[in-house]
Formats: sequence, C-alpha cells, structure tokens
Amino acid sequence: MDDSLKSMVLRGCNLATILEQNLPILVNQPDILVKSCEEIVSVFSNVKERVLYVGQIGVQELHGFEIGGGSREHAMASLDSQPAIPEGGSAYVKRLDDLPESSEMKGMFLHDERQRRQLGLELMFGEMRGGVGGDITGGSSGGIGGETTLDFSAATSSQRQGSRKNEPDRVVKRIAAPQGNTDTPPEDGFTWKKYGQKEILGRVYQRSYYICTHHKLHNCPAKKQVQRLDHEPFIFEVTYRNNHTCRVSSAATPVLIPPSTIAPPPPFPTSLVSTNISHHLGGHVPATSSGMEAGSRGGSGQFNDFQAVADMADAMFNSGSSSSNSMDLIFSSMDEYHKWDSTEEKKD
DNA sequence: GAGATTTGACCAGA
DNA sequence: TCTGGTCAAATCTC
Repeated sequence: MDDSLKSMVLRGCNLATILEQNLPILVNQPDILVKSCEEIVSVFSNVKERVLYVGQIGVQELHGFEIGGGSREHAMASLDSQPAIPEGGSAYVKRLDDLPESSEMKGMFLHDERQRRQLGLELMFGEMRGGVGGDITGGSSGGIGGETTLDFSAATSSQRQGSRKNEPDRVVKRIAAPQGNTDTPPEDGFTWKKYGQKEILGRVYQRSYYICTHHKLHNCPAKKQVQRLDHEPFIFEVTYRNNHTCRVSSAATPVLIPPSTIAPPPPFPTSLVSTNISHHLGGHVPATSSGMEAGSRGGSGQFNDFQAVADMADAMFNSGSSSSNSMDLIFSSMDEYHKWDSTEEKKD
C-alpha cells in the first residue's frame, strides 16, 4: 500500500473520529451530519476503488473475508494467505455483521445498522452465493447506489454449485435502491426489456428477468436478473449474464471490463465538510493528525474541490435516472481532480 | 399500432 | 420430480 493510500485511509478514520466526537452536537444539525457521513463514505469508497483497481491488495484482501462456505473463524482469515476454497462449495463474502466486534475493519465503519445501510457501506461486504473460483472485481462506488461486484467469469461450470450446466458467465452485483426506492431496480446504463418474473423458492420477493432491448437488432445476448434481498429490501441483487455486444451506451457502467483495463481513480481531494464541521462547531474538531495533514490542502484549490465534490456527490447520491449523465458527471469531476492534482504537483 | 409488461405454461437441468 | 429460466399470448401504455 503506498503512502497516499495510507493517508487516505487515515483521513477516513480521522473523519469518523471527528464525527464520533461531535456526534452529540451534530444530531441537532442533520445537514452537517449528512455531509460528514457522505464525505466519510466518499473517502473510503475511493480507497476501495484504488485498492481494487490498482490491485495492490484488492482481491487478496477481499478473499480474506472468506470465500468458500467456511466457518465464522475464517471470516476474518489472514490477509496474508488465500483461504481454502472447497471443491464445489458455495462461495460468499461474509456480512459485516459477522465480523467480530474487535475487528479493526468493522471498527472503521459506522456501527449504526440503519446508517450503514443508508450509506451503502455494507455493500462492500455483501453476502454472495453462487460460484467459486472467480475474481472479485471492484464496484464503482460506495454510498447510495454503491455496489459490490463478484465476477465469476473465471469459474468453470462444474464449480458453480447450484447453477445449471453450460450456464454462461455471470457477474453478481449488489446495488442499493436509488433514493431508497424499492419499486424500480437501479439503472446501469443499459436498456433492458423485462421478459419474465417468477417466484423463487425460499425468497420473499419475486425475481425479474431482463434481456437487452437490442438483442434482436444487434443479437446482443446480455441478460440480467434482479432479485430483492429478503432481509434487506432496499438492496437489489443483480445477476448479469453474457456481455453486451450492442454497445448501445458508451457511458454505461463497464460491468465486465477487467479492472486492469480501467485507469485507477485519482486521489480523492480533501474535504471541506470537515472544515465546515469545524467552522460550525466553533473549533470542536480535534487537532489534525499527520494523515489529515497529508490530505489537506488550502488556498484557492478548495473551491475547485468543493465544486468537484459537490458534483460527484450529486452524481453518486442523487442520480436515479440516466446513468450516462451521472457517469459523465462523475468522470468529468474526476478529471477536474486530476487537473487540479497535476497543477498542485507541479507547484510542489 | 408498436413496444413494453404481465403471467401462466412449458422446457430442461439437477 | 422439483425448480429456475424462458416463451408467448394477453394486456397495458404511450
């Protein structure tokens, strides 16, 4: 893990600490509370993306959350070693709730169940049943609409317990319902036609079946299934099967694109929210640590930061419709970060 | 009227 | 035989 990544993690921890220490005051100032929560989510989401995309520790660490139907003891398996995956066993990633209370990883995140769910942090540890042997690829983000992707493209059909023979490669994602809307599945940038809905044994909610609307025109074989989770109706489990060949949406979320082909996101800019907290709280914010300072910037760059953060937050948290627009917004915001970073580095 | 959605029936894998 | 996935006719919406 490089220093910038460490500083980002420390920064997220510090923000959480600040939030915790000022919680009694912030409960009466919901606007600031929400902003600070969003910022913490953004920081850790960015860390997650960088880790997964850069591949420094990504897949191995996620494997540490137990793949292979093992016991609770394996849930926090050593990050230094790959857990054993039983032949033909089911694979899943342990839920955050299953992590021991002493877990540092768990301690990094908020303890309140509802808040975690709202922020989508739990999605980083989403439960998964299905195949074995595939890679876990990084989702696009945390927060509302955040997602966890498990790519089983590398798994053989014989390894997929419960799946049918010759079933095409599939990717399972968990996506929070946009704005808490449980009526409509989250958009992913592609256009789908619903061709079936069915009650599934042992499931509370019906599963919906979709096929790419361009399957006739472009002979596109892409399909997806959308299933609401029994215990968390605000979260959809979306199973993608087959790659799109239609290329109907250039801005669509690149579900199946290998992480290695995606440029790592730039370092997340520093926050103004924490500054705002300090301002609003009249100096209740504790002294910054080295981690905070490593990520802090001042001067005119703050306005750009704020604007970019606002844009990104708006795109990530408020967009429930056109994915292309939101993704454009996100990437344009990232471009802004990158430009700003470059200029700052030149100054240094 | 065209396209999307719903829903019951059918098919095939386990 | 059971169950998940798909088909296709009926219905709905624009």
